[in-house]
Amino acid sequence: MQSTEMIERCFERGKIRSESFAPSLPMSASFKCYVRDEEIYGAHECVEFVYRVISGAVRVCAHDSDGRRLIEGFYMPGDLFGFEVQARHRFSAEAISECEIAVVRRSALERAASTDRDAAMALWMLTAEKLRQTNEHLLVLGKKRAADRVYAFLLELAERANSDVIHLPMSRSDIADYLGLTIETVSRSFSSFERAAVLALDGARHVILKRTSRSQRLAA
Amino acid sequence: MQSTEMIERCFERGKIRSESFAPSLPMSASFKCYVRDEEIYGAHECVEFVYRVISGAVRVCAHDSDGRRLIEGFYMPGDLFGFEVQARHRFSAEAISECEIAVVRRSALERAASTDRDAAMALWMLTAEKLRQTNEHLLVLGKKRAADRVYAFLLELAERANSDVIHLPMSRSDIADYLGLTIETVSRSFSSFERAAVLALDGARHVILKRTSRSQRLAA
DNA sequence: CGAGCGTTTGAACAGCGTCAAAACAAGTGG
DNA sequence: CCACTTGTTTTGACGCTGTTCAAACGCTCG
Repeated sequence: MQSTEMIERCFERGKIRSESFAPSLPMSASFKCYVRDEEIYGAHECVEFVYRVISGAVRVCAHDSDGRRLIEGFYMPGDLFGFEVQARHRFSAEAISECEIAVVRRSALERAASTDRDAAMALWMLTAEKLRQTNEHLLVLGKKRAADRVYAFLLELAERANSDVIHLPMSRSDIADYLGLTIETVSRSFSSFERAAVLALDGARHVILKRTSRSQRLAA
Repeated sequence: MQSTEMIERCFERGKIRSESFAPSLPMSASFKCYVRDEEIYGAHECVEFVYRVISGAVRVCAHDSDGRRLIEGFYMPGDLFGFEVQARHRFSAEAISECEIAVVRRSALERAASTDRDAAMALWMLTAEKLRQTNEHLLVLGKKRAADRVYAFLLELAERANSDVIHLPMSRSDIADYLGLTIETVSRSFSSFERAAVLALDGARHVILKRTSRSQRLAA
């Protein structure tokens, strides 16, 4: 069954990147700019568009019934977000920094999916890949030690950036809400990593990972 | 667009139940029985089948690199599990109690999806619904207080059972690994809920939720 | 009835959250 | 260019809460 191969290939990167799926999807997009902290869409709003980050970074987050915020994910240039099967968004999306976003009408995608089997398959795989990412996130939140979560987060970013030199577009507060911790704990983890020479900090938003045998133990 | 209505309808229940999707999926299944703690499939094995619980209960779990176990979900009668887009399982599945499972060949589903658009849509929605559930799980793990997680877990079970009288097929250890806690903390949460009259325990595995204004505060 | 596992409970400890203050960075206006 | 402002990050001290280790209890099933 050759579709399996195609699927495998799309998953190699381990990212939701438009390039992997573009061939079968109509990507005639318009472009919008957002300033820092501007809302791109809100929870419970109707799903009208699908978004792709061109420049900048985006966070997608939920607000708990007790007002706590949980960040579902960060989206960097090339990443798709805001795609839902349901009629309404379950999360909201905000610009972390000033950013440029490509916007595609959802109805265009659905129309394509209803006639083109490859397009339908692409949408399905988009959802499946998002599920895979969410499962990874789940594993991270399952870790009991704060330092383990923070380190897992840094590894994730390094893999996505394909580099051990990482720029963090998001604040400590964003990281904390992604990991289920407080800003103080995140900050202390960074500091203790620096003391242990697991990483070097160049300002708060630039990290250089130093992979050593000691780091490997943390990765566990 | 009438497909939207269909999607909405399928999501009403908020569960992955074969009944919601069966119309368009070929569900000619064979049946297998498993004893307590028997492995149904292992992580990294090829995905050959899709499973539906007939009786008993199943847990799907991952093992962290440091040996910690995280339970991804519990599956009760009517629930589907083991469905993946990828070629290999990322989790393993085990019988919590003696159970009967309906088994469908994956290839049969994929063949159906490649010719029948409704079947393809059904598979996609299956994945989307699983993603929705995983996001809920994420919100629970984001909660910082142990009692909040345990209570959220009980609410989830009550909703799935459609009753405030809940039978727990899984052990405290399973619950702990689902919530990222220890068995002692889970047990203590149960005890303190009982003291606070938030619930009544009839043995360790039977819970009667008592919804009061006090409970509402916990639900937050 | 007894054996064995699962559950509950207790006590001590460690880690994270909370509160508070200081250090730092970036932008603004004089 | 510097002083000032504002927001973010770091650090410190403390208390709570969850983990750990250990022991007692209670089901369940031979």
